Amino acid sequence: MKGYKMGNGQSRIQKKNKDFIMKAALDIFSKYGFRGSKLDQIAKQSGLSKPNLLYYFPSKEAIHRELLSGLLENWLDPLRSLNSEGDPFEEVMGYVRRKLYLSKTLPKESRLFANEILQGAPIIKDVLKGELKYLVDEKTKIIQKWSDEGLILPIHPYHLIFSIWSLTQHYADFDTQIRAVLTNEKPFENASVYLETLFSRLLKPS
Amino acid sequence: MKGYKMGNGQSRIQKKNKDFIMKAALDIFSKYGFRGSKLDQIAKQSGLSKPNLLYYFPSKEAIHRELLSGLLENWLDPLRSLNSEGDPFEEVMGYVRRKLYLSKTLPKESRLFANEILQGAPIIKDVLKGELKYLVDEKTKIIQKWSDEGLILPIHPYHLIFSIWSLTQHYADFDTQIRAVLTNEKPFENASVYLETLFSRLLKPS
DNA sequence: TTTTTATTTTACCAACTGGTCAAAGTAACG
DNA sequence: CGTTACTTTGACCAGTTGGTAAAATAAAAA
Repeated sequence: MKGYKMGNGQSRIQKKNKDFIMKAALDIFSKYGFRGSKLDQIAKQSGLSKPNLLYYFPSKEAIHRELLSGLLENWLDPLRSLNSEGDPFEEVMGYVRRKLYLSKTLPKESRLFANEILQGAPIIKDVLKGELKYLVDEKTKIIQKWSDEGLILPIHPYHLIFSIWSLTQHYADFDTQIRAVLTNEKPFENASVYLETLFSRLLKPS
Repeated sequence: MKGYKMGNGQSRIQKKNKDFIMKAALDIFSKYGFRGSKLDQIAKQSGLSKPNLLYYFPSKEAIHRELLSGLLENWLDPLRSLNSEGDPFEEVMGYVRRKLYLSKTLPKESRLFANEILQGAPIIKDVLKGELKYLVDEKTKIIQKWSDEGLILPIHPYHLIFSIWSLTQHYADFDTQIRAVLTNEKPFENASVYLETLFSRLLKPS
């Protein structure tokens, strides 16, 4: 007999409600940051009562932590798959595309991350100094090699990474500003074309 | 007799304390956003008592508003001085330099702005859709003309502006992340060189 | 010096906040 | 059906929050 629990030990209703909560929490936290977000608001938006929220999660902080840690895997992955064996420009451009895709499909997650960084990364500082730094150190070496071998134009590899982060995330994080200026256009469509051009001119040997 | 009032109708002590408050408020608001910032915290950091704060400003919101409106002039100015009569590349690059200089010298202001945008720009949305949009519309026309005439490489002028915003502000807004990765380097020094290269390759006809 | 004006503090509020608890309600199983 | 395990609610609480009022203090003017 399976009982009413699912494989991971959660009932159907538990999974559904936890999902509601996480979705509402993402909405709120990504806008107002941790301290600016109120449990009442998250409760209301998720359609549950506040004590009911706290039946599923032990605290406000726990919800926030779970959101952030769920994010981090998604966030590091696109860089991980930059492959030293592939075509240099295509590898970098692939990273750009994956990153832009994330900003397009998960803009709230991007803003949640931005909020965390703006506050000085109190929760994920370890990951930044550890996993992220390690990953960036590794991948910049590859880029440096490509650059040295003339497979791409000479470039500061760390700042290349930063510019990829900045250019892609900007479309999610500053969405409000972009839409205030661009009233007709679809930002992400043209961003895709624009970034293709930008990185092509920046990296492709002529 | 001058009396103890200064030219602008504020006493010396009033000016000094308002300055303390604004400085402390900038510290706090730029980190935690409006809702995440507490008056007690601002009071403590400025060395005044909370009721004393509210003697100088009518409310928390008033402090925040004054900070933001003080910012906006600074923020729009660098784009204003992009001159259609000058050398195209140098004009754009001048804008990049001024913007990067702002991020370097006023990183907290940059983060305050970022926080406001992340929250959907509740306070400055009008300015974004009005003054900013007007200014961008105007300047992109100039860039488009340069592009059409072959004075710079063909480019999407709006996204060029966005990329300038994103690349320069990133060094202020994501400072924490950058310093977690770059432990030895001075980010802004190299950013300056890097952006020179980037925009040179992006815009200069070969 | 006295009077007037400006500044600061103390004590206080009502509303809100994150969180608890026990009781009531609802599913699922035997 | 009854029993058991899970879920939801309402009442509540202690600490915090933005803000007020009046008294006390300090500075300037007369």
